[in-house]
Amino acid sequence: MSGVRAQQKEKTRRLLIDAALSQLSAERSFSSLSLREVAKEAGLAPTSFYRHFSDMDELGLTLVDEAGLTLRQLMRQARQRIAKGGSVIQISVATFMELIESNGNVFRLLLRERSGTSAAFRAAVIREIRYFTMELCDYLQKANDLEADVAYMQANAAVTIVFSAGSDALDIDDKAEREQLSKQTIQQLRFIARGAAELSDRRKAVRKRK
Amino acid sequence: MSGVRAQQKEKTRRLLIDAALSQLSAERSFSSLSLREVAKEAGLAPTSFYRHFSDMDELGLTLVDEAGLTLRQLMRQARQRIAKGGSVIQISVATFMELIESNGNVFRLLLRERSGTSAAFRAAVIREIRYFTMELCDYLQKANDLEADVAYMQANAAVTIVFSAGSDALDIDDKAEREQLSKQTIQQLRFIARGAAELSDRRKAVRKRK
DNA sequence: ATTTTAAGTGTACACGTGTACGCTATTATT
DNA sequence: AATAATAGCGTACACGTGTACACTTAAAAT
Repeated sequence: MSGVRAQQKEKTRRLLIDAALSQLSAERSFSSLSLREVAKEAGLAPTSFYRHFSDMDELGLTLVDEAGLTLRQLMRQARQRIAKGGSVIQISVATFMELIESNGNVFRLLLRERSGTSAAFRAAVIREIRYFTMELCDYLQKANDLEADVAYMQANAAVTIVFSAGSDALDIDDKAEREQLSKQTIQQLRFIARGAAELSDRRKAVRKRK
Repeated sequence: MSGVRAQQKEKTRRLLIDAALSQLSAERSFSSLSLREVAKEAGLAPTSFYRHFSDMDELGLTLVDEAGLTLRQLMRQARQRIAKGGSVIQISVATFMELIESNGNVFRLLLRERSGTSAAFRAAVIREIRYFTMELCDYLQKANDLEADVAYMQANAAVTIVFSAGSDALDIDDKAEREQLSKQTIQQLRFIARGAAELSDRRKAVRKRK
C-alpha cells in the first residue's frame, strides 16, 4: 500500500476541481457547466468523471466547501492585520476587497448558489456564510461588550453589506470607483456599529436604573 | 385597422410571459428554462415563440421590466400606508414581506439575475434596484433633512438589508420565524438610520462652529 | 375582389447532453 | 507469481435543445 494509486487519484480529482473553478466567470455559472466540459478541461474522458464524483452536484458541493475554506482564511488574515493595530472596519473591508480581486470566481460561486436552484447548494452556502457571521458575532460581542442578540444583528447586517459590496465590486474595473465603493461600505458598517452600540448602551442604562 | 390582429398578438405575448413566470420557482431559474418549455406551457408550437421574442433573453428582459414595475407598486403602497401614520421602517418592512409572499417568483428572478450570467440581465436588474434606491434616498433626504451622500449611503444599505432579508424569507415556511426575521430586519434598519442621523448631526455641529 | 402580410403549425436537422457498458493497463492484494 | 481491484478510455444511445424552412389561414391593405 505505497499509495501511489490513491495519490494519483487525488491528483486528478484536483484537476477536475480546478478545471471547474477555472471555467467560472462573470459569463459562466457553475450550473451552466456541463460534466463533459469540465472533464474536457481537465484532460479526461467524460466517463472518467464518475470515478471521482457521482454527479456535477457533488463536485459543486465540494467547490462550496473550498469557498468556505477561503472565507475562513480571509477571517484569519483580517485578524492578523487587526492585531497590528488600525481601524477594525477599514482593515476588514480592505482585506475582503482584496480577496474578491484575487478570488473572484470563488466568491461568485457563493453569491450565485446562495439564491440558486439547488436546495443542497443553497443550504451549503448559507451554512458557510452563517459560520462566517457567527465568528464575527463572537468577535463583536467580546470586543465591544455587546449582548448576544445585538451582536448577532450587527454581525448579520455587516456581513450582508460587505457581501453585497463584494458583489458590486466584481462588476467594477475602475480602481477609483472601487476605492469609492470601499469608502462607502466602511461608512455603512460604521452606521451599523453606531446603531448597535447605542441600543446596547440604552439597555444598560435601563438596567442600572432598576 | 380594427386591430383585432394586434390585440390577439398581445394576448399570446402575455401568454408567453405568464407561462415563463409560472414556471419559475425555488427549483427553477429563468436561465434553466428552455424556449420549448415556455412555448409548450403557453400552448404554442416552439417556433411560434419567435413571432414575439427573438430570444429567451428578450423575454427575460421583459420579465425584469415587469419586476421593476412590481417594485414601484410596492413603493407606492408603502407610501400610502405611511401617510396614514405609524413607524416608517416597520410599515416598509411589512409591506415588502407581503410582496415577497405574494410575488415570490418575481422577486426570485431579480435576486438571481442580479448576480446572473448575462451582462444585459445584470444591468437591467441593477437599474431597477438603483431606481428603487434613489426613490428611497429622496424620501430620506427630505424627511430627515440629510445631506445627499449620507442619504444615499443609508438608502443603499437599507435596500441591501431588506433585499437580503427578502431572500431569506423565501426559504422560510414557518410564520413565527418569518415574524422574527422581520423584527430583526427592522432593528437593523434602525441601526443604520441611527448611524446616518448621527453622522449628519456631527457634520452640522462642525459647520456651526465655524 | 384581389393581393399582401403575418401569426401560428409541423417537419427536419445538427448538436450537446448524461450515462450505460465493455475494455485496457496498472497498482494492490493474496 | 497469480489474482483482484480500479483509474481511465472509447463507443453508443436516447433525449432535449435552438432554429431554419415551407406551409396554412385569417386579417389587413389595395
